[in-house]
Amino acid sequence: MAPKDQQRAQAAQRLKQHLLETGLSQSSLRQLAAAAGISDRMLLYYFDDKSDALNEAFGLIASDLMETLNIAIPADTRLPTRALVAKVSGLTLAPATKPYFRLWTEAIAGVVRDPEQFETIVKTIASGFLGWIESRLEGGTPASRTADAAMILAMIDGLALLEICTDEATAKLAADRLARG
Amino acid sequence: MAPKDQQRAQAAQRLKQHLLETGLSQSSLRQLAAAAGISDRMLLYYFDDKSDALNEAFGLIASDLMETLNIAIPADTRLPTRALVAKVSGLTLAPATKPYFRLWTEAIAGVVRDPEQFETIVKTIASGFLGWIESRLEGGTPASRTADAAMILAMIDGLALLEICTDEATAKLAADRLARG
DNA sequence: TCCTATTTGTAGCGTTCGCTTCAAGAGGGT
DNA sequence: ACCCTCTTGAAGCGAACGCTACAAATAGGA
Repeated sequence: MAPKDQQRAQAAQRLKQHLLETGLSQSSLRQLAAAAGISDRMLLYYFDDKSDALNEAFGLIASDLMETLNIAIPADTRLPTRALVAKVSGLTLAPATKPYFRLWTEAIAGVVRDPEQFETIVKTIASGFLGWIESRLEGGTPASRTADAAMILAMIDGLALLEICTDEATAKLAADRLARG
Repeated sequence: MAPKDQQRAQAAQRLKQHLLETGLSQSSLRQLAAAAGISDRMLLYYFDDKSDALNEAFGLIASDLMETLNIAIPADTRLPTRALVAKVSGLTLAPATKPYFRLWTEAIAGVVRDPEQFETIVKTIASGFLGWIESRLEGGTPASRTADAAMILAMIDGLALLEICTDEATAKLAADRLARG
């Protein structure tokens, strides 16, 4: 059993890389298998079905991103709303994290297109984000922190979308403007 | 020629309705044709190809939305940034306009998945939005209004995404928080 | 009336999709 | 040696994809 699980884990890692590089555009079974360096037959041997494989990969992606966020803003940090906005809006457009947010927006649109595939994973990751943001906020009441966290997540997502539908410069403009408060 | 153009226009109207109701999930040639009440063969008679049909429908959708925005905030209105944020963030979640913004987010994600199909139309609509927002802003320098417009578009898009990846209540929370400044 | 061009239906092309079937290795326990 | 489970490849299933070939209708001008 161990070798199978190990191969599964390795395949998932490669799928993660593939998704970050190409988004959801090259994610047919055969394309995913090729990206993982195995045959489609083996992909379905390691995973129940395509959905299982994608879920596993998205799980890895979410933990990766969380880890990055935790390094940028450690668990014991508490920032006022405006300062947190400034920090995370910078992360949204940073080269290292941009692929994550780009894929994130694709996944959210996936909820509309194919809820069965994306709804669970997206809502899970979103509530993780919200909790994380809330935990880094200082001051205010618990309710106001919840509202602030929702607002900040909207800002992050909005910046990621803006960068796709306009260009990097415009997104940068918006990010700076948000950071200024 | 007139009858053909007329049929084409009617088909485009029905495609618009269909896209607003179902998003991009039911947009194969055959599904689009069924939604327009014609055969796929006729759809390709009225339009060059699937892409042509979608472009036409998205054009109608964009004008519709612009018209709605113009009614909500007429051309001679000038608002300070914060007031404009409050107005448009309300529109994003209003039942009448929500389908438009939902489809808008799907189209933006479409740029990543299939640039050939979506990039042109999305960038065109986005720059229309930016110009519209900028034209309703009062005060500041032209450059500051450009930055404010980019920020506001990011907020709108972010709210639309937030409503998909969490729930209506959370999005409402974020919208109110944004409106409060 | 005939001829030609436009409009429409039927059928199907070649491809890709997710997934399955079948059977042949490979390896270990008895 | 035997068998039994795990692993892997080759082939292909039925469905859906965008799109096209062909031919029957229909209509308008000469």
